[in-house]
Amino acid sequence: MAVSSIPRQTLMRLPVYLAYLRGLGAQAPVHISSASIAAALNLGPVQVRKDLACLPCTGRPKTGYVTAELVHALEHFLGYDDTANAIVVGAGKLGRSLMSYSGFARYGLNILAAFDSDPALAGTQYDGKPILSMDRLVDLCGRLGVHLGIITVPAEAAQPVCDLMVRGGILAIWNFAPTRLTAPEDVLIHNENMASSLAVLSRHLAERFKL
Amino acid sequence: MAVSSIPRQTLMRLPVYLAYLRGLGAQAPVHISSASIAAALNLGPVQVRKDLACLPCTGRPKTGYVTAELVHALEHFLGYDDTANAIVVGAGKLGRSLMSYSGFARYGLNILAAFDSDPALAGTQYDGKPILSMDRLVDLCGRLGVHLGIITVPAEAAQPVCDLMVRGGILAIWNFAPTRLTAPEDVLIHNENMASSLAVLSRHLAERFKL
DNA sequence: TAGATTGTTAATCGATTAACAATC
DNA sequence: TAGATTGTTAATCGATTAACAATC
Repeated sequence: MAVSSIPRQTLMRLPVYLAYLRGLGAQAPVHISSASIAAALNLGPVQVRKDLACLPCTGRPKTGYVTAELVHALEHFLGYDDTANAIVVGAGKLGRSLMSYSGFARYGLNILAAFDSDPALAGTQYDGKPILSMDRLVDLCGRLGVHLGIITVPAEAAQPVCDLMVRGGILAIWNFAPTRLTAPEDVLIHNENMASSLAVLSRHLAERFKL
Repeated sequence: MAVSSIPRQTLMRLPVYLAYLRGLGAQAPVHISSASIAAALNLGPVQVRKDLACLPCTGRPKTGYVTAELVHALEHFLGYDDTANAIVVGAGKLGRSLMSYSGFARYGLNILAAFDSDPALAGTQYDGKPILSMDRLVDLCGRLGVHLGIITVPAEAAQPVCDLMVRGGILAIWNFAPTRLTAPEDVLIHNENMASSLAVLSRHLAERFKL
């Protein structure tokens, strides 16, 4: 259970460190200190060290971390070096934009197929990936051992889709629909709630103009 | 300053309450208790009451909250009853899917136009909205008083876009590019970091299979 | 050795939850 | 009145930050 003790906040910052280190490209120094990472990302150096402490890769006093080691450790820890297959349900605009987002490859994510309840879409392809009819979801996930599902359907349709995914053996759901979903305890639901993000932004604006 | 003392977490839950209440539709009871909202959304009743306490709308012992009042108070508080104009920079797939997401209207968000550095796109339209060349950004934002900017360009291009937005008077930035941006203190940057979300999901799967 | 930087323990901060008095 | 439900004060929990000893 040691693995699961990593705080969610830490987990969410690890890809940020990785993106920063990768972004240094050719100019990346051989060694890098927590202080310099922290400065670049607007974080505290202690926080960076504490976050990185969950990796096998350890830093050395006076020199810092070996940049390349850190990158590899982060990639491995985040599972970027072996690919997880996923399915998308809802082949609307958002669904299709996720299907064709090439950046996911760098994150170890491969979208196998999409599903849509629209009979006009079922049987077609998008960006070389099949769009299938909903009744094939459970079977396909089971057979191919897909454990990650992405929901990009309207709010009303999301819960039935979630239920179907659970039946198909999906264990983690990335939910872009603006509703809370109910699923068994062991199925992780991560809500990508645009409305919540927007609330933070528009409140900031409202405050600015109320002053 | 009382206004700004609302915790971010609370702020992010308010749209969830609203979506739930709206979703009840015709079956919505006249009165609703914190306990029933909490049960539906998998939260604690005390948390719901504390969150709702930031609204002018107050509940009554024994009966709960007047549902309609709550909905209106949330809509007003979140600014859904007057529209904020926004611009999108980066008319790629994600940018276009945001441009044409009709759901934003319900959130009081109106995307006026997109900007793209690709000369082939500049001057065209998408979903009835103009795609303009980057050199018109500062002027347009200034003239129309646009204060909200959405960034959907690749990581490398994001910081220059951010700088341009700041010059144009943008005060809140919704950043979908996988980088951290640097901007003046008074400009709020909200990162919609897909990689962070993905990390939470794939770690959950990794743990499941390590057991 | 002296100085820089790590990793860790203790203190602080903020958010959630529990307890409970107020009230309809 | 008695019972349900609110709003608030105090306790708990978890994450961030400060302090500092270890070490290269």
